[in-house]
Amino acid sequence: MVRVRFAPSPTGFLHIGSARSALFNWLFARHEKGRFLLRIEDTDKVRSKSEFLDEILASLKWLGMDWDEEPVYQSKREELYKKAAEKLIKEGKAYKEGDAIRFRMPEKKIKVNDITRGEIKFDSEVLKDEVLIKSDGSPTYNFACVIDDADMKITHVIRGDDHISNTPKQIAIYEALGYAIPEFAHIPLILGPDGSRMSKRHGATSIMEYKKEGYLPDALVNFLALMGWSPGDDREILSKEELIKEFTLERINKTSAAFGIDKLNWLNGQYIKEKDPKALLELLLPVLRDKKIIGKDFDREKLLDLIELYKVRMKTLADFAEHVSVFYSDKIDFDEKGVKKHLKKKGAKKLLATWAKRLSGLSSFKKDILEENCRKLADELNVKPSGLIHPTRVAITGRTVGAGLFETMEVMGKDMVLTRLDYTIKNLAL
RNA sequence: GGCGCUAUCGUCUAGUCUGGCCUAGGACGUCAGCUUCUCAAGCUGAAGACACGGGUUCAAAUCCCGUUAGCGCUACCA
Repeated sequence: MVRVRFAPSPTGFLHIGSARSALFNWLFARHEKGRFLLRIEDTDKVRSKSEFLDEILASLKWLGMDWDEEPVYQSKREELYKKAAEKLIKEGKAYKEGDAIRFRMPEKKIKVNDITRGEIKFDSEVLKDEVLIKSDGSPTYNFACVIDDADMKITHVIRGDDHISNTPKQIAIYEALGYAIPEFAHIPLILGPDGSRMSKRHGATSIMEYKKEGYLPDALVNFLALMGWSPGDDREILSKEELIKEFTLERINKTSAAFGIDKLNWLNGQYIKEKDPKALLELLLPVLRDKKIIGKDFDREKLLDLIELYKVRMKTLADFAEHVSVFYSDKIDFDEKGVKKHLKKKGAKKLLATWAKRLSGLSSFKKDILEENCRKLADELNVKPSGLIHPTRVAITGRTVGAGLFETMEVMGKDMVLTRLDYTIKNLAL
């Protein structure tokens, strides 16, 4: 049975790159109906922090990557590594150096058979005697990795490209220990938008950061899967189920991919557009509360209407808050250019006053009725409908752009619309 | 420096293993048009790439060699 692992070290948050490594392991395990395991590489006692571990685990859960079996903690298995190292000393394959133990690197060429790259040869002349156990008794990465992968019966090691040079060292250790060597698949790194090494300079790199900014986990997973892998046909939007069905290691790219936010934004918009409004509402509530747009009590139906209006207009959940704040707060940010163009115009005041009067007499504030009345009034006043629509939009939302005016008015409600028109007539229109 | 990996539109990629179906396909982005009360969405269209130089071959994006560029590793970090 296929057994793979994701082995983060809790010395930082889960970022885009390591999340993609985890994803490829997870996808492969689920595709092969194998096991996806977690190993916490916390041998660096100084840099490892439990907050980081919590965040990494929360990130994996959020992305929907579930793991099988209890996570393995390297910090709890020092005895295992020590025993293995001592066995190697006894066999003359390692030696003491102070309190540390060093591996005696055999002098021979080492071949790595990589699934994504084929055969890679290394001259062991360049391979040094690696430290196995550090002076403080903890194992080094390359040693613990081998011991644990063997102990956890890992069949495929799927990890970042940056580990290619570690692989011959690890293979030498496998051989010295007499362990079966797993398959290796090295995946290309994800680069920053400019093609250079991914770094904090490039903005949000931790997964939780993307959650905060309003990206949907499925969109992020879809996007990540497409970095360095493709289904082989023209599909761009793939559900988790489809990804699992199509995922094979053979289709992983050799070339590193630059992280481009544009496509993520597009994908996220696609996922939002397809999302059930009620489900979207649940996702939006925390965002709106966080931004103090709604409190404990809120009108569920109104929110659902707003979602209907703005779901095609948002790329992230955070965008929604921007769009709808004007429906909840009387503090309107008037767009200067819009005011100048549509309100600071001779006749605007009279036009809006007539319109407001007509509206106040309406018994129904449904969008069809509103539109009918608007067009009729425009006709009577001998102006184009747009001549009435644009000033009204600026008057009630402060902006020149947004959802359809009549839908907007209906959701906003008669009182608020009239109050705002009144304010505009008195203070802004000429 | 040494060792290793990689090289297709601005970006993500298909095609490379198994040479001909590739005057290189799709997506994002950009631009234009349609639609329209604006924006968005949607639809239609356009521009846009085989890093360079040598081979091999009837035929090369595809195979080989070199150059260049980028990246990784070169720790008692992981």
